[in-house]
Amino acid sequence: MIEAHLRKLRARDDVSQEEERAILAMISDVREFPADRVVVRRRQDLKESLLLLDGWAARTKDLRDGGRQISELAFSGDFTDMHGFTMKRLDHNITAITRCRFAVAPHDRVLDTLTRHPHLMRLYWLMTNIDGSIHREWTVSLGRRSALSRMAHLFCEILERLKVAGLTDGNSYDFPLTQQELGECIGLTSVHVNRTLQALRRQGLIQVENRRATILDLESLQSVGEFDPDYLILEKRPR
Amino acid sequence: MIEAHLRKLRARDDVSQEEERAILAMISDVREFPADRVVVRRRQDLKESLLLLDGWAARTKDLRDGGRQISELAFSGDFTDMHGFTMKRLDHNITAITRCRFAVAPHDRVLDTLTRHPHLMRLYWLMTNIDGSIHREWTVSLGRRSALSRMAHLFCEILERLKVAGLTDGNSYDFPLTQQELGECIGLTSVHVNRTLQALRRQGLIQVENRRATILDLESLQSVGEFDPDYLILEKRPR
DNA sequence: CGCGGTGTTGAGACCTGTCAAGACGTGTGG
DNA sequence: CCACACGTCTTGACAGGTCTCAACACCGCG
Repeated sequence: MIEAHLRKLRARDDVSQEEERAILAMISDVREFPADRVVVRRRQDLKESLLLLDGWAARTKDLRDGGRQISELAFSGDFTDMHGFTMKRLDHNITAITRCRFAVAPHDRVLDTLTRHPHLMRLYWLMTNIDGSIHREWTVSLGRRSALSRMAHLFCEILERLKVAGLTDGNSYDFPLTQQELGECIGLTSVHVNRTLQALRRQGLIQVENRRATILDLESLQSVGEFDPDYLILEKRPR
Repeated sequence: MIEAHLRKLRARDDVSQEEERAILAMISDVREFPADRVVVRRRQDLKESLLLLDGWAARTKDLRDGGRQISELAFSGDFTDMHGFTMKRLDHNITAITRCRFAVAPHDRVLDTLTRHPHLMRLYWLMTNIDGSIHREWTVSLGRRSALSRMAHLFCEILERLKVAGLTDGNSYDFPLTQQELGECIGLTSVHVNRTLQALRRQGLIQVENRRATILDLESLQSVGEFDPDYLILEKRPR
């Protein structure tokens, strides 16, 4: 049930059998949400954190003019709002992109478990820091890169992150985002997403059809996106 | 010496006298850097974290084309690379904007102190989560807001953050960024920064001269920037 | 079969970038 | 004390990337 989650943790540090049991024991429940549903609403008081078991979710913020910005994507195995454990309220919504299943971890159990296992506390702290790292990379994309480069970068990031969770098939993966949602990630309108996608396709870098993405020329795609997986902290070390 | 730092912590939760002593005891040393110097270099192995005592610093990333993006500003009282405690290497540089003084906290001491004080560990975890929250807000700015709105938002954020640290004089504060650096924060060229700054000035919202910023009409500035301080988590609660 | 969401295409507008030149100001060396 | 150099700020003209608006195609689903 939480294999993908454990793979992500173990890509960064060892997790003992006892710690694994402790993690599992934090979970009280499993909850399901349909696509496009707000899972956790901004400002709402939190008493639990959610571990995404299945599907894609996103951190979203709505704007005055009706627009929306996605600040990070979440996949199976991601603790989507572990930061809510310390913040007690989120600054953004968590929205289900596809149908999603979440494991529920009540904060009293999290507190108890992490206090008794300081190493796990540091590991989860690390995982939220990696979210920060991803945010910084998106900042660079949005601030300084062209539409083509931003899009290439995002497809590289998704590939790398899904690989760690064991959710890729070679250089190909399920890709449920609409062009509208893709635009909400990289700060473009859906019209321009469509044209930029065609440009990547025309250059033989990537193909997206039937809700599936296939990277045809990874090296060139990484070069266009100026992608360096460094920021994903894929290195096993004592934390 | 670390008053500004304690003010920031205490804006979010109580910090006991004993915890305060423990924080102070983490510091081994004070180090100084001239303006424009890289303080911590990306990928460098870290054995300590730095608490900014004095000056402005920034998280920066360099790009292939020679450009640079700033992903967050740091002021007196900010632990600029507490996330390095779990990451062991940073994904970005920390650059001194002005001359800076840092308190040094070796990681072995941090580990020892935070293990003995789980509440402090959660508090510092919270502080890095707030950095993440700020990143997300910048993502929204860069992805969806106009140049004018982004700039207005940034000036509001700086005011709010400096207020918490006790570094403002009414709605006015020292502002050492060049227009070039300001552009590196909000994804604009220095030429366009200059014109946008003039637009804010012309509308009577803000004045920037002699390395000092004065907000003339805070309410309008917040409205133009669509600013809501919510994301700074300025709420005292048990964490 | 019709409908709503999604994807595609074209034309024109607009915001921001690029390039270039000059003004201003401050620190340094003669 | 002056001359100069360098970084920063300012302004103008023009280019170009992305947005807006609009229309239509496609498709899965009720």
